Amino acid sequence: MEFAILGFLADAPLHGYELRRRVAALTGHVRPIADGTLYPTIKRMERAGWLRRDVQAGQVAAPRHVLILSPAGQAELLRQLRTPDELFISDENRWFTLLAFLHHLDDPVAQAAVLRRRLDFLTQPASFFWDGDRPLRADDFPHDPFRRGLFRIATATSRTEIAWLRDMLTTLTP
Amino acid sequence: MEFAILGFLADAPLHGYELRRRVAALTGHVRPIADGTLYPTIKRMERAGWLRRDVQAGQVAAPRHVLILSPAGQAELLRQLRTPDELFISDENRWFTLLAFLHHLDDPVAQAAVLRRRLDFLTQPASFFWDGDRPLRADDFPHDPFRRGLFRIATATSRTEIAWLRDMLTTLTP
DNA sequence: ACAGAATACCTCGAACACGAGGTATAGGTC
DNA sequence: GACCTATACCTCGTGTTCGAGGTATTCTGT
Repeated sequence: MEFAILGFLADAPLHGYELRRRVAALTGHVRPIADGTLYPTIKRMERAGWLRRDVQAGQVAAPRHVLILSPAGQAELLRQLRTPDELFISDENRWFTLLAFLHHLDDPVAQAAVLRRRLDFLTQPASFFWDGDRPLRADDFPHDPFRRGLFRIATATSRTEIAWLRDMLTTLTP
Repeated sequence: MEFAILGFLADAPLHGYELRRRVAALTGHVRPIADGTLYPTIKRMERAGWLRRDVQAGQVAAPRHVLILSPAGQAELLRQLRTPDELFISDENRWFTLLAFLHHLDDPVAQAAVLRRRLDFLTQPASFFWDGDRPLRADDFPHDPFRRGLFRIATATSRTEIAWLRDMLTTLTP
């Protein structure tokens, strides 16, 4: 959430209402974002010195608080892009958010390092289901078409992403 | 979380520690599950009458509390499978959890209805980025290979899943 | 005989997100 | 002139999760 705000404000200054629409489209296409989450978060980030606000007479209605990223906020975004928490690597929703703003990290080597972390995660042996220490695969569920579908979708996704990641890595680090 | 516990216990009675491993593999492959989440949740579900526990001398170490789904718990699982919250349709992680246990809903028509909700969601026009009312596509970011990758991966995933869903729907409702 | 690791369960405070409520302004409709 | 809708911001109580801590038991290696 915080991260998405940093990213969108790095693209351009925005007022809260517009920010909410953009964050909702990116992460909340999946999980709509509540006012009660957005505005307290903005305040918290303001207190942390990551952004300042510029109150303008409303174009359409009530006065807008245009939010502008401060140098400290910019630095925080770059820090998070350079050394993301493990959750940003493993959770697809967060990873997508990270990808959306990775271009702000203006350093191909650092960008490649992040992509490599994701590639390592995806190529690790993993399964949704285990029988003790044995990972179960689609064939272990001959009578459950839904779990078989689960495997099919997950495999297709990760194959596509792995191919893209390898592609990008050779482009970024020739 | 609660839902995953209901699902795994419908598969078989389990003690908390084993439950934690299974839940972690399914949802936490992405987001590891904390003890501080699991055990209070179990207690809550026990108070709600969804499960009872059967304390056994530990096979390996400390005594195990084997958790057994009650008829009320079984009913709650079926209710959630039949009429899942919108979040379980739109959020991929939750959707995957739902799929993992959809076979417990022993009614092809109800199963098909759930799959159709997901299909409707996936085929709705959506985008990660907007310029006002115009959805942006990969070609709108010629200089941002990461956002282009985002689109590429998302498109591939949703294509695979849509194909699978259509497949399943014709099988379930001939 | 003892240390350490793995198993197994639990509590509590802090952080965060949600949802339901509220305020206010401007433009359009009846 | 009254009302509705969209815009724009805000608060507060509730619930869920995390993380850091704690307790106890059994097996393994030395």
